[in-house]
Formats: sequence, C-alpha cells, structure tokens
Amino acid sequence: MPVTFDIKTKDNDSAARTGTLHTPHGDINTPVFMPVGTQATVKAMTPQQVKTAGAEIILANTYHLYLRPGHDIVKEAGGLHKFMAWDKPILTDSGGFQVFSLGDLRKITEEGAAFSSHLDGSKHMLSPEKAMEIEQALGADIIMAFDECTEYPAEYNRVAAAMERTHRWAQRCKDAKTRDDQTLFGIVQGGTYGDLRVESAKAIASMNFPGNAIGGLSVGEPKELMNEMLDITVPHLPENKPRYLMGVGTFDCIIDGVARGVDMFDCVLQTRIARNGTALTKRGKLVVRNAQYARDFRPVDEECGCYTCRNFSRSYIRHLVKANEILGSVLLSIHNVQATIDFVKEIRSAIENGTFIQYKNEFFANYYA
RNA sequence: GGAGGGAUUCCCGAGUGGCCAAAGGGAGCAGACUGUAAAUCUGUUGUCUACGACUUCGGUGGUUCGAAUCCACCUCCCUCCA
Repeated sequence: MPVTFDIKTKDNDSAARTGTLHTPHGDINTPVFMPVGTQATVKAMTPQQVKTAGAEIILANTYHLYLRPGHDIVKEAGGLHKFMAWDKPILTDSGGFQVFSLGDLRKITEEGAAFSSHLDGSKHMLSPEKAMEIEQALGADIIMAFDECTEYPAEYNRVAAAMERTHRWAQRCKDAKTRDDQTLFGIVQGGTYGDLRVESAKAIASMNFPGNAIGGLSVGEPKELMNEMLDITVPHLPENKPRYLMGVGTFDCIIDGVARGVDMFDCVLQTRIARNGTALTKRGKLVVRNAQYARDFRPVDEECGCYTCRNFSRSYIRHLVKANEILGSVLLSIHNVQATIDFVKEIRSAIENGTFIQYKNEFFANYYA
C-alpha cells in the first residue's frame, strides 16, 4: 500500500484525532491543511514559499492540467512533482468538482461529463476512466475518484441520482486504476440529506478505499447544516483510514471538522482572498485593502510568525494591494497559507495534549465570522 | 492682431432644449469569495431633516413653461494665420 495511515492520538472528548499519512513523497501529519495549486502552482507562491509556510502536501487539478498544458506533457516532464518542482506529496482532484462548478459548460451522462473548455470552448469528455488516465499521467501520491457534486439547494431525487452515479463511477475508477504507486480515495456525496449521506458513506466505505473523502459540502449550505452532515457521515467512514473534507478551509469549519473526526482539508480561499486583499487570522478576516489600515503600521497579525508578518505592515500591504502590485498577492498568500497551517498545527498539539475542546472553545470565543 | 476649437460631477470623457444628479471608463469607498472559468465579481460614489427636496455642467446676465444644452458679454486654455 503506497499510502498508509497511522493514528497517533485520539481525543477523549470528541472525534478528533492526530495521525500520520505515509506517502511515497514523505509523511504528512494530520489533521492537515492542503493548499490548492490547481494549475500546478499555488497561485502567487513559489514552491519554496509554500514549503516554508509549512505545507506538507498540496493539491493540483486533473481538469485544468488536462486542458493545459496537457497531461501528456506533464508525464513527459517526468510527472507533476518534477514538472512543478515540488518534492513533497501531491493530491490531484479528479475534475469532478468542475462538473459542479462549470455550470452550463457541462453536460452529465452515465458515461461521464461532457465539457466545453473554459479556455477555448472546445468539447471534451471526462469520465472515470479518463480521469484515472489523466491522474495516473500526472502521478500524484493521492488521486481522487471522479464524482458528481450537487449544488445547494438541490432536489432530493437529483441528489440521490448524482450520489448513485458517484458510487458507480467510484467503482469504475477503481477498476480503471493501474498504477500501484498511487492511492485512490473515494468520495461520499448525498448533499444535505442525512439518509443519502449515510447510504453514500456506507457504499463508499464498503469499497475499501485507503482513504475516504466527503464531497458536496460547503457549497452554500448553512454551516450548521454542514456540521450536521458531518455528524451523520463520519461515523460510517472507517476509523483507521484518513477522512478528507473536500474544499473546506475557513478556520471555524476546519476546527469543527476536526472535532467530528476529519483529518484532511483543502481550500482555495487562502490564496484567493489573498489576491483580493484579505488576510485570515484566528480572530477572523482582516480586509487589509480597507482604508482603516492606510496608516496601520502593525503586521497583519501580531501573533503570526510568517515571513509577511515578521517584515511588513498592514499599511504597506494595503499600498501594494491598492497599487495592484503582485507582491501584495504574494505576501498575503504566504500569510494566509501559513496562518492556516499554523492553526492546524495548534489543533494537533491541543489534541495531543488532551486540551482540544478547551482550545476549540477559546478559539470560538475570539472568532468572528 | 485675425480665424477656429474648447471649459461637464475627484480625474478622463459622453451629452447639444424636457426621458439629466447627468452615459462610459478611471480613481475612491464597501461587500462577496470554501475540491480556483477568480490578480475576480458585485454594489456604491453632489448635498440633505433622504420613496421627497435642494445645489451642480468656467463666470455673469438673458431667451423659454423648461437650459449642461440657445443668445450676449466676460475669464481661462488649445490650434492655425499674421
């Protein structure tokens, strides 16, 4: 088994746990936050900066790299790790989420999803088999099954149909996978319907993937509903395997997820809102772009040890953002990525020290959404 | 000295009698952003005792029921000819 998972500590007061994910490119301490580098780059950061920020694994995207530059080129380059000069673990998403996010640009059939490229409009078909072909060419350590994510709100029948198709597609992914140095994770769907979530979790768990992901959440539903779905879903996912809550990355959602037994998180938010002039802190968002920081010479977060906070002021970063200077995006991305990773590190320590619930309570006492 | 052209809300710039507090862009201000169609998108940007009122389109005066738009004079700017 190329990727294995050891649980290190279990929290007595919640479902939280710490562990280690062993991969061909190194170990990952869980819970873990994985920065997203869709197009084989964590936007606005060099791999060196991503590493310095503490990232142990990053994401890349099947759909985007298939369209450009083409998975054949990545393969020819020697695989994704070499191509993008990142020697730590990589996880590739299957393109399933694009089925969801591309809106009118796609049409779903049992065979797969027909896309119009968002780049040039050309027609493409992404299927479980095609996704596996691409993900195997890319060569990530962990590869995700091709699934169908549903929007919120969505009709029960529609969600049920997408869930069932996700299960069939999961099996097809399993069957199509040939490389044994990569590890395939399954994905649970079921929208915000508890019975479907249970059914999906059981179905995916029974397929015995080395890791299980929870998809289709954080797509616009209230946060309480997401937590409720986690409460319902997680108990049906094997305890000895990593659980991955896809696409979730605000601090509150991460800690709520950890409390419910989730080990892995990824999110585009960190780098996206960085490019839009906003910083994440344990207290909440700080819109550095706002006029109130024009003469604020403190760092973004006085408690943060990242490169950005050690060297630059809110005033300066605001200036960069307002002047549309690339460095503004870079510095805020560095901060947001490291702040999130540091936060998860603190969560790990708290679990190991047996103070997780206390830590969580203190966090929420100081956090404003 | 002569002949033309121009001056518009923070900036650039449309508008040439009512549908104009005045297009569009920029700048400003604010909001959104959760497996990235995102260095993106949305809202807002004269004042107020605000579903109504008031002040505004270089200045002053005039024509008209009504003027950023027409007329007269004035100020400043640009181009060309002497």
